[in-house]
Amino acid sequence: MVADGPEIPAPPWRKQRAGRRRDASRRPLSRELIVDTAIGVLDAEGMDAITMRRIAQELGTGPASLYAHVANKDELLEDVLDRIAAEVALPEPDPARWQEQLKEVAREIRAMYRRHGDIARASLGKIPTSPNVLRIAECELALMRAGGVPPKIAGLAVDRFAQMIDADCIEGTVLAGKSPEGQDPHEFYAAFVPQVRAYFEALPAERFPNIVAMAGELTGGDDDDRFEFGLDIMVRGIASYAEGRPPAG
Amino acid sequence: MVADGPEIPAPPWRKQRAGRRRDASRRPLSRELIVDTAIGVLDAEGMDAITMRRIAQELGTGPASLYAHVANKDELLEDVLDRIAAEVALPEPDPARWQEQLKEVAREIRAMYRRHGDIARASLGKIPTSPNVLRIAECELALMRAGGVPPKIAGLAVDRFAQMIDADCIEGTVLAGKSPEGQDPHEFYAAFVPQVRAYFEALPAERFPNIVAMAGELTGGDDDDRFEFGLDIMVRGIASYAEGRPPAG
DNA sequence: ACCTGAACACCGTTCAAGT
DNA sequence: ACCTGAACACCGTTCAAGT
Repeated sequence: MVADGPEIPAPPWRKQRAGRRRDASRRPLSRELIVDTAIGVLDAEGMDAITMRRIAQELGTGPASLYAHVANKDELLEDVLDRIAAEVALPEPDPARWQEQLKEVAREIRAMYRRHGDIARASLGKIPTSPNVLRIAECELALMRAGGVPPKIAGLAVDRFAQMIDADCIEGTVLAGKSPEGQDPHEFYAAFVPQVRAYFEALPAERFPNIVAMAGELTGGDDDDRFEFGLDIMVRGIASYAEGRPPAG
Repeated sequence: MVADGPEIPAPPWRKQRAGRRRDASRRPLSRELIVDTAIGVLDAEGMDAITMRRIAQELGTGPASLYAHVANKDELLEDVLDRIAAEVALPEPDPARWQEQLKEVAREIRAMYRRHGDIARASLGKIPTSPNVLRIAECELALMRAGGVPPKIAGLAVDRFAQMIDADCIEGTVLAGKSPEGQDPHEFYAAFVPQVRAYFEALPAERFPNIVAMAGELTGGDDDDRFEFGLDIMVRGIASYAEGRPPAG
């Protein structure tokens, strides 16, 4: 803390350097602080609001200053991902419940992504190398090994599993991102689905017999239902390779 | 065709309007032509090169001119997706082979995306409503219904299926996008994987026993292997719900 | 060593004005 | 009706210069 008396205005002829001189009482710039700020912006306004310029502004400086601490935006996003990955609670493996436990982990990750804007977009396709993300992969591998899933299958499955969760969370934000300014995305979505259903039902039945007949099923579930279904068929598929147990049914 | 003699230069004092007057001999602007041009740019340089400005430039005009024919960039991308979706060859359903046929369709879609840059990014999360995309969904539904998959399951599966293919294709381009200027992305990737493997192997074994032990499996398959595996467990999961047949094994 | 202003080379979209 | 120039409000990143 610095003792600060009432501020004396700078002489007006000493032109003001755009007024964005960093307040000396603030924490000095650091990678930590930049990541903190990015997460703050992310939580409040979503991933599109994470720009180098915006974060710099939040810190009372210009975008160029950030580059002394992070190589580029990609690296910053990686740090953000690692930091929030630490929030994911992981179970102690119980071989009898490995399939349910695997689903629990997936739900935890999804909930974490949902708390933090749409940052999943920055995860898809990245090879995990940061500690907190690896910690999650380690747990998934342990669960599958406990369940008798062969190493080769488990190795592939952990990749596909992460991809599925990323994709689901991205998908969840695409439509939300289209909802008009200020309107609740959930409401917007709820109002949109019946229109899609009506559209499917009105399609020419000769060309699209199944879509017309199954318009209800195609537009039925909400996003949680779809996620659970995807999780379910994936875990069933993985379980069908587990040694010494019948395929889940 | 217009008869065109040798061009007479405009008087230099009649200042040149930036020299980008549209050549009158070209096809007039239209939604068709804009989509054509976008696909050309996409195929040659990838999705990041699809910008309103770039397409306009390709057509010898300014970006504002495009807005007379497409509402915005999103709508343009939707048109691009519909156009290329027409390239996907679809099988006649054979109930005995429905699982393999479903996989074939997935492979066709993936091959189509790979021919066209990384446009899959524009598909993830979008509800399909355009005819050529619906045509694919219709076929998938027909295959699953032929295989005895209950309507509710098939309705959810068609959504998850598309999501998985989109995600796989996006993933495939993320790493490629990181390969340094000019270098072959495939080579770059091939050189990168052993480094990741070495990194996994060098991790502290107390904290990451499974990652260390399975470093080989985790970095083993190429992108085709991973895609086929994801397809396999997904179809197995779907098949486990088919009526009147045992889960695939 | 750390930070900064200014610039570079871009974006999507709007809008008044032209033909 | 169709097209355009110019502008608006942005991007990520670099670099010479300051402290």
